[in-house]
Amino acid sequence: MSAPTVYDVAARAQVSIATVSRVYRNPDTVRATTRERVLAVARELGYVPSGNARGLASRTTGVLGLCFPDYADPEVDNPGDGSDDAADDPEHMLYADEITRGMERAARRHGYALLIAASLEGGPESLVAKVAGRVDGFAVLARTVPTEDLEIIAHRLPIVMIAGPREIDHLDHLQVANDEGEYELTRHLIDDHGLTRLAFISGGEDSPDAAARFRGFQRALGDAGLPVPAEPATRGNFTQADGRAAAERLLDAGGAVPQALVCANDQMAVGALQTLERRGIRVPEDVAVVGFDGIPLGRVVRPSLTTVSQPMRRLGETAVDLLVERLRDPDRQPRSVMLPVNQTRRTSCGCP
Amino acid sequence: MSAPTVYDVAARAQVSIATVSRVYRNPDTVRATTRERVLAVARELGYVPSGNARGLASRTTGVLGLCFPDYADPEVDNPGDGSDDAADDPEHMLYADEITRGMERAARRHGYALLIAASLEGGPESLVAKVAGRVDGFAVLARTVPTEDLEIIAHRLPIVMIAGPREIDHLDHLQVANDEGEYELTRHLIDDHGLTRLAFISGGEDSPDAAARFRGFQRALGDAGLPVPAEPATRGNFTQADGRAAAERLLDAGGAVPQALVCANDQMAVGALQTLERRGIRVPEDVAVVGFDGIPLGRVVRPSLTTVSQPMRRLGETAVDLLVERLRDPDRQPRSVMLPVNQTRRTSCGCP
DNA sequence: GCGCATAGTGTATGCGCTTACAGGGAGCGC
DNA sequence: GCGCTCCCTGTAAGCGCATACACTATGCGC
Repeated sequence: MSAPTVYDVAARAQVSIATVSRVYRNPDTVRATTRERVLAVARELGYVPSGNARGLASRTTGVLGLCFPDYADPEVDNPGDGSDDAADDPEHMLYADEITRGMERAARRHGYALLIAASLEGGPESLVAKVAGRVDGFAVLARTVPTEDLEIIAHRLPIVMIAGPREIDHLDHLQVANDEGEYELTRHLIDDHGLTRLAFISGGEDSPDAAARFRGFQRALGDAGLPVPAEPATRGNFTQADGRAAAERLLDAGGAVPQALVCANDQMAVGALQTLERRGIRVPEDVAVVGFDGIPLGRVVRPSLTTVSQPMRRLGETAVDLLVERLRDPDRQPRSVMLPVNQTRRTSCGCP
Repeated sequence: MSAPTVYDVAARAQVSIATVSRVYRNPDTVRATTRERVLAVARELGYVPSGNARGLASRTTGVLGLCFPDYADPEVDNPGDGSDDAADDPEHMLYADEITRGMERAARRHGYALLIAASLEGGPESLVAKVAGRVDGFAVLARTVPTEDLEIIAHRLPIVMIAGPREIDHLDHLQVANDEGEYELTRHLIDDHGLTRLAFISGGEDSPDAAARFRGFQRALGDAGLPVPAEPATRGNFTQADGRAAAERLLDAGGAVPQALVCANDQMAVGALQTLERRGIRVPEDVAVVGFDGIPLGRVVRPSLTTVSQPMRRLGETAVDLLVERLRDPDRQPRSVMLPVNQTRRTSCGCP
């Protein structure tokens, strides 16, 4: 029951394989009656062109790849508890989903399909290589592929890095205005709400995004004439649980409780809200809390979360655009695009 | 700058192309020193094996495909408003995401990558064909591919249908216990909370899932000796907005207000909660509200939503398992798997 | 009637890899 | 020393399609 090929169809339809191929590639160059005959046979036989053969012959796959981090399989899904833990998943899950969706959509618009691959280890037979060999272009979420491998792959196909540092400067690069966004948000707290004791809850040390956001935070304090901390008040790893813990630490640290908790992402901000509620501290009356990302969750929590919204889906779309551009013009100068972010003012900062 | 091939590597490393190939496919069959030499050259040249050529020669791609509906591009993303509308997206977005994630993970475990393609039209050069030609197996979310095309593709590779009706009975089929789940939930409202006037807010007419859930609802009423409605009280299209509107209609319909709104999915249930809150109707004191799906959102809304949790991620994982099974044993009998669902009792039904 | 363009089709080659199969050399028992 | 493995490597034949090129049949102007 091996799948039928052009040869089978050609024989059955009494034409050459070239004609069969043309029916699919350039229907106009085949006489209408012939075309119909071929298509009829193809249907009858259940013929589906082999993407591999096509790709090999035409040197293009029509597929774009996306590589994002694997949020370390916490545990095998617990069917008992349903998806009740989903809200506790790291930011990246939601984040990566949005990007995937944006890419998928944009790719389709351009006639491409999307091949996704979470986290891949190195080695000759790694998924990277497997995936890289089957796509026309590749989008990589910061830090998911070793720089060394990237260098190799970049020889072969266009790559665009999303977020993270620009590790390799001859690649296209895409990021959001982390610094700017956090700056604006912080100024809002200072200028519009008159707050002066702000604490920054950062992400992991190796997160360039968190670092950029902290810089924006610092800059805002500096520009407002407030003392500028050299380090974040504390750190977490982007999860709600980390946010809860971070808030605990800050409250227990002694000294004056901050007037505002500026969190490196929304998940941690939501965690902080939980801690504050548990301790009977009112938000925003006693302490303001703000996040970063603009995940849907921030909209439904109480108080609703003031944050900086990232255009996550556009990130994916722009990545595709960059890839397509480069596929059309391989010698184009590498581009570095920064997408603007958006202030989303809800109630957790003190706005009505 | 055309990409290097086995030939380039072979020449440079003074071996035959067969040896280069073996270094990647069966490293053990190549002498260690030779292997290192080849790998060094490969690195130096930036060699990445062509997936197409590989696939063509070995007749397998190492890729599984997933096809889900395209939630009709509502509007181009409004960068101004950030992702604040995300919560209003149709259920399917979240749903498909979870399945994607489950499949991605399971696929990776089995050594496959995932090719995703939303909604595809027919025609010889459609995305279906493009995608179908490059995967080893294919999971299809109900109703996304015309049955006719499915028949053709099924000739060539394993297909598993997820949710929806079993259109083609020689395909593997996967669904959740919609009927059962809704039955249990409804009995809970009746037996444990003593409610007797229940209204069902259904999904689109063409949704087999919504239909199955309604059947469960009917059956529960019947078994409890209550009058059984022939039709749902009203319908929506699975979005929050639809849920709000549906609740409005029910409240404005005159006659006795129902004691419980049983919604075909969580998004609509959340919408209903919003309407009730706006009108000052207390949940669950005045009216109970329950959903179906178990999306994270239901956990954070107030009151938190009682629902039936689907094992969405497991759906994806099981789909992969079925595909892998069938790839191993093409002649296996078609299987139809029904995954159990889970009652998630929170506060919107009246539980403490 | 001839040359010539045009439309439609066939022939033949190559895309880059996998994988039987066929060697050649080394080690081993006898 | 011979034959026999075993290990390693090379040779060569595809895998299924796209496509340049060659070819035939037609229609046209002259």
